[in-house]
Amino acid sequence: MHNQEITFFADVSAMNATSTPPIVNIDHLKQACGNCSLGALCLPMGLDDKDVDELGRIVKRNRPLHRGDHLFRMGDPFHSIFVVKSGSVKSYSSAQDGDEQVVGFHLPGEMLGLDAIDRGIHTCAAIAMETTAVCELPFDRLEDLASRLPSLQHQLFRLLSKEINREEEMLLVLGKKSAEERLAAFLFSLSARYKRRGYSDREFNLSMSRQEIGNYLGLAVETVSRLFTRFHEDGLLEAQRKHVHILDMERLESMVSACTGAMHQHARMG
Amino acid sequence: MHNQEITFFADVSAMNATSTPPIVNIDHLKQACGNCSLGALCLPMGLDDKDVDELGRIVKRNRPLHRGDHLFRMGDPFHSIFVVKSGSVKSYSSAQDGDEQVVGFHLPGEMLGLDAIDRGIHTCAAIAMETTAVCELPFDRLEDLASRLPSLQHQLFRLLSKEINREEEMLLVLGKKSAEERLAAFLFSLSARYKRRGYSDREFNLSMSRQEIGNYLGLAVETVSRLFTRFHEDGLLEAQRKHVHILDMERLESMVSACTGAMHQHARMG
DNA sequence: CGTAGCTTTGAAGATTTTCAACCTTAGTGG
DNA sequence: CCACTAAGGTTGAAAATCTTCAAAGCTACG
Repeated sequence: MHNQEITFFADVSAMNATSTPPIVNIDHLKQACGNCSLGALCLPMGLDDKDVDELGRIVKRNRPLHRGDHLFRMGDPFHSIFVVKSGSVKSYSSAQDGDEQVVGFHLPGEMLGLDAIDRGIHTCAAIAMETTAVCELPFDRLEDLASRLPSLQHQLFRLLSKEINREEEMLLVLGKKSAEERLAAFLFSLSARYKRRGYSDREFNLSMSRQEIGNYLGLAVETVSRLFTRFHEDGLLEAQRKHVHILDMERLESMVSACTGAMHQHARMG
Repeated sequence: MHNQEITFFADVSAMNATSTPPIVNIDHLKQACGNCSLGALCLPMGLDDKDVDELGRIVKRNRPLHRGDHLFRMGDPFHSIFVVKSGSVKSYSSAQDGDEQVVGFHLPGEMLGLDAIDRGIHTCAAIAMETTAVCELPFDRLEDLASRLPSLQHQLFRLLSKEINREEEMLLVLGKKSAEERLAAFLFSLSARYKRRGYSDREFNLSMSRQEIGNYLGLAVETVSRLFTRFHEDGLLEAQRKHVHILDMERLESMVSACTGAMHQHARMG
């Protein structure tokens, strides 16, 4: 818990290095947002207490999801965007011929649902990969608030733009990188995201299967499995199923050099 | 010219099938936006004349670009988003190791620069592929206006979201589709975009080289070339360098079935 | 403790890339 | 006007990468 609150600050200051310093203090934030990661929306824009309260009030807290529960499905009407509080969520889209593409994995603090704004329906499905808590931000209320708070509006534009960036980097990975580079980039990304959350960047548990990793990276399961084996043999990491221990972070990073920040993070609210 | 004005309506009505009908008439639009494709921003939201004027006033008209001119480069400070009026623009990002990835081709009416909002610097470069006219929308002024016009704000959120969708569909193409399906999807997309613009959907000139197509689709030039030859042999199309004549649209579409709307369009303003 | 699902491994096969050569076109300058 | 050149495009053959198929191992969960 505490860890999380601290992370808000870290995220926000990183995100906001060049803008105005936060005015709202951490107590207001906790009060307004609860455990939900709204740091990036609240802090960097000099909202007064009333505004923070208002933002806090529109947040819905939902009952936790279990593994396999859908947060939404393709074609569902769009009402809200979501922020992962704990656990993890996979979003995926499917084509007419049945092909499915994992579009992203969402760790705590990361946001999803932005792609549904355009058509007012969800174009991806989102499913909990483990027991997961999310908070829900009704988008119409967020828009109302944003039109009264220019800096909130700006933050929302930035979030959407950040998501575009993330996907452009992913296009580079899928379009130009070898299987080895893809998996390295993926692991490096996860590592960075866990670190940012205050967890170890060298040792963590994957919440997704080899199958899902392969799907995300445009590779066959077997290829992913072989790569884990090879990385292990090369002393890059130890991997026992879901558990990953990165042994040589520098070499991992050097394998990724190409993919600057690819996959490093989703649109985040904190 | 006239063609363009008419196309605004087509675009907007398509985009806005489920929302309120346009209030501003075409004369106001022409007056406010000139040749610039702002239909999607102006029309569907019931702006009054003053608002339309205001939106029109923030549009900058720049001198035309020549082939090879950069609209912006990676790392340039972000000030404006751009709409292609005529010609075509390629946007591409490069990784540390020098790999370049073409992120998109922008035809008239399509928008670019949205990915720069987040960090305030351009993360892609944009270069004219032929003689090209764009109009420029200073983003800070757009934000000002959006915070006073909730429906403009909403349109902007939709535009960003649409771009996210387009890229998610592209992820599916790069992650799951064969070379053949990729090229088919690309050509089908171009066809649809030309059609929408009032041009022939069966016969058009590519503004990009085989190299650029290959880069965009994650394929080697030679593969693209071979595919054109194969498509030709199969009676799918006739292709002489840049000139493409699609002979069997149905079969082309069936090859694409998978990639629902992939690459079909960029964020558009009209 | 048995079964289903995920993971690993090997071998064969397919697709795509790479390398090398040649062709075509558009533009340039004599 | 023609030849030359550079850039882009095409083609073939060899090589690499990745996928597919098949089978077996492991783990977790009921």
